[in-house]
Amino acid sequence: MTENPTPENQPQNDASERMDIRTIARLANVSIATVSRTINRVPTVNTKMAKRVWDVIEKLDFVPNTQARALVSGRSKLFGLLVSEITNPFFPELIQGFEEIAVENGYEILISSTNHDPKRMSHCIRRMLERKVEGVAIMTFGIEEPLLDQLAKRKVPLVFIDVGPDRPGISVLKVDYHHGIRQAVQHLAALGHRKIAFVSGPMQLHSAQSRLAAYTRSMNECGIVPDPSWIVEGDHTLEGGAAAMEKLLAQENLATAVLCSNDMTAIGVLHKLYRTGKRVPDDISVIGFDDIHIAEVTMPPLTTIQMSRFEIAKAAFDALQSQVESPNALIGKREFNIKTELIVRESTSYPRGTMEHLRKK
Amino acid sequence: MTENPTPENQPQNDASERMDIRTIARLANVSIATVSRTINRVPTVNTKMAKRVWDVIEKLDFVPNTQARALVSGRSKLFGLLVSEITNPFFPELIQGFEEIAVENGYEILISSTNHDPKRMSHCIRRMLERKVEGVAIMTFGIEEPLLDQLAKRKVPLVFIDVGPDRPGISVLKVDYHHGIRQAVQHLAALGHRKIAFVSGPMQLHSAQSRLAAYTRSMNECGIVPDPSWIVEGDHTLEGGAAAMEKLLAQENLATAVLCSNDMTAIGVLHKLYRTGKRVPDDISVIGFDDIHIAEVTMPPLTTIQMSRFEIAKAAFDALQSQVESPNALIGKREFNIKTELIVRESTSYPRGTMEHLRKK
DNA sequence: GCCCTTTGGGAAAGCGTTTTCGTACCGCCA
DNA sequence: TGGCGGTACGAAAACGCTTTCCCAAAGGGC
Repeated sequence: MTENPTPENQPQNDASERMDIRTIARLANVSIATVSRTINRVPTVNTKMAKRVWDVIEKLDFVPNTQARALVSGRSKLFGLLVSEITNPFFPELIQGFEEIAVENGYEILISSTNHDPKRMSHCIRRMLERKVEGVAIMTFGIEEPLLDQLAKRKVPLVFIDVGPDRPGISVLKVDYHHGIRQAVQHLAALGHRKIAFVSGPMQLHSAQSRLAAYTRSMNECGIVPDPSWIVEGDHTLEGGAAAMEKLLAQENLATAVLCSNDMTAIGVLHKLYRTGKRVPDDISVIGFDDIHIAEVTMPPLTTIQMSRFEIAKAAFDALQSQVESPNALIGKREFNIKTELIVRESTSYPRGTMEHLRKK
Repeated sequence: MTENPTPENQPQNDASERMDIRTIARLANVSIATVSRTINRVPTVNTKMAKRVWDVIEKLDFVPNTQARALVSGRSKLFGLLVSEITNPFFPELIQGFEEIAVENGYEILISSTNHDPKRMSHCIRRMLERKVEGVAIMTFGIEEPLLDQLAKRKVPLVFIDVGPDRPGISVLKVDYHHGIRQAVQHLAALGHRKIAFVSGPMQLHSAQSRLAAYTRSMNECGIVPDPSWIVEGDHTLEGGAAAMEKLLAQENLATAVLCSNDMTAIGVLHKLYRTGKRVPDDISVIGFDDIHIAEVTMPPLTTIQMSRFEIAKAAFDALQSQVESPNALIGKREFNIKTELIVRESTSYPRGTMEHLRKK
């Protein structure tokens, strides 16, 4: 009887040992079922009991194991969030909104940045599937068909921004590009511009095509036939914007304004213009798309088309949540429509040489 | 005998039903242990058997359940990553690096942005604990003591950037602020500046204090006694930078150069200067800190002090991984030292009115 | 006072894996 | 041929929790 390490006569738990609801149950002198019920706030447990349980939980600083919980309940309370490029400020702003809403609703999120690499995207999705996400929001402006099929097969609720197939279990957030872009073109036209260039995103992306289409349509609505040389492909990056502007500058029929597919592109354009000694908006007007935070402090502050990150995040989350939590697919079938709106700052003005331009001086 | 839904006589599995290694085992005519071993590439399994198992797995497109795996193995393969503000471009760049390394090593990461709110931070940590993260990288430039104790108690490996207690199980990435800041001050002094202002971060942050100390020390090394009015507190945001510059502009003893605690601040400063008609670097020189991507395309491009995000991400991950994977704490005790380095661009020049300034013209 | 209903709580069966332990089988040497 | 070591596989016990099922006790109506 020198040493007797049987668990029975060892009430002195020094915060060591492993901690689970069984331990709590023992210390509170209740069954593990009661502990579980208490933690999950099942109303049938007696207040007295509940207090006893909570006291022990707090004293031991017990944290339940989500994995075990997920395993048995079949609910991981995890959503995946896939973005194109986390270093593009548009996405962190979106992520922030999504995370906030998710946490409020008891979900955790797994974030991955695909960097436009389909293989990488495929890996991300695979990893998310392994973690048993209950749904994934794909905010990547482009996805390949086979991947999509693979996902659809698993019946994981999905939400896409802008593009995606119209199947049950899949929601698509439609973005009304045309509204904002028409406003931008009209704004430019009202200032007297006719030669309005467009720097697109990577053309394999559906969103890039939509934005280009909106530009073309808006130009036509203003009675302008765009010169093909005004349309140049960018890649949504700073560098791509600068390169695009360089091409534009080499054209004979030089545009007096340039509309960009996103703000990073616009900032690249602004920079190239600065480098070549052109003044914005005096020599040339520039409009961006997204309205990322730093667009307010470019020089000059950027006129841009806003697309609310928070609205997108909210819609995406709602779509996912309703698919997960309501068995009847009807509720999940809501149409989500994201609006876009022109924000006029100081990168747009009258084209050089027009009367308005002279009058302004 | 009209309907007989007993599971026994239903060998026709149509990809419906639930899928687990048991199903795989049945279909491949092996035990579940063998399936598990095959998936985990345990070398003792016969090639023949392995192929049989893999064939079934591929045919059914089976994905193992990480939660169950984690539950029994005790390894969640999850790290937490806590950042101050995901909308500050410094962090997405860091996150990207961290994610990449983590994924390469079979880990997943849970990202949270605290937005400088201690309560929020506490919640984030709690959630991470519930998910049973194996370690957390705290890149928040500031943490409260009680929280830290709570964490330390759980024996979750931790890595801090810049500041944190020196305890076993906790690594701290030391940043050599002084090197870069001294270079910056010397660069300015060599150009002829003496009145060098400093816009700090929020002073409750240890990192802000360190940077300020490095500034003061560097000034002294250059034989300059900083005027207290040159030192103003910012908050690491665009708006904070602009506000700080406004204060600076109101001083009698106007500085000819301003050194900022991060790039967002510097961009705010640049913008305020632009708004008040001052020219950079002709009227005043500006230096940032971080070298975020857009610092290359500000107008003018920002001279700044680089702190490698990738290096930080790598060091943080390594610290965590070695703590988790090597039982002997010695390996985890490595010192991590992050270097800083001045990058000279175009936001710095001779102070107005000096001979060099005139000569340049 | 008896029976039926309601309420609160316990026992135990999983959830999908890993892993330990045990066993069957094969080949080798004596 | 008998014994032995080693290898490849299977059975079953966890992992920490939820949830169903069931039972005991209390309450209420006649």
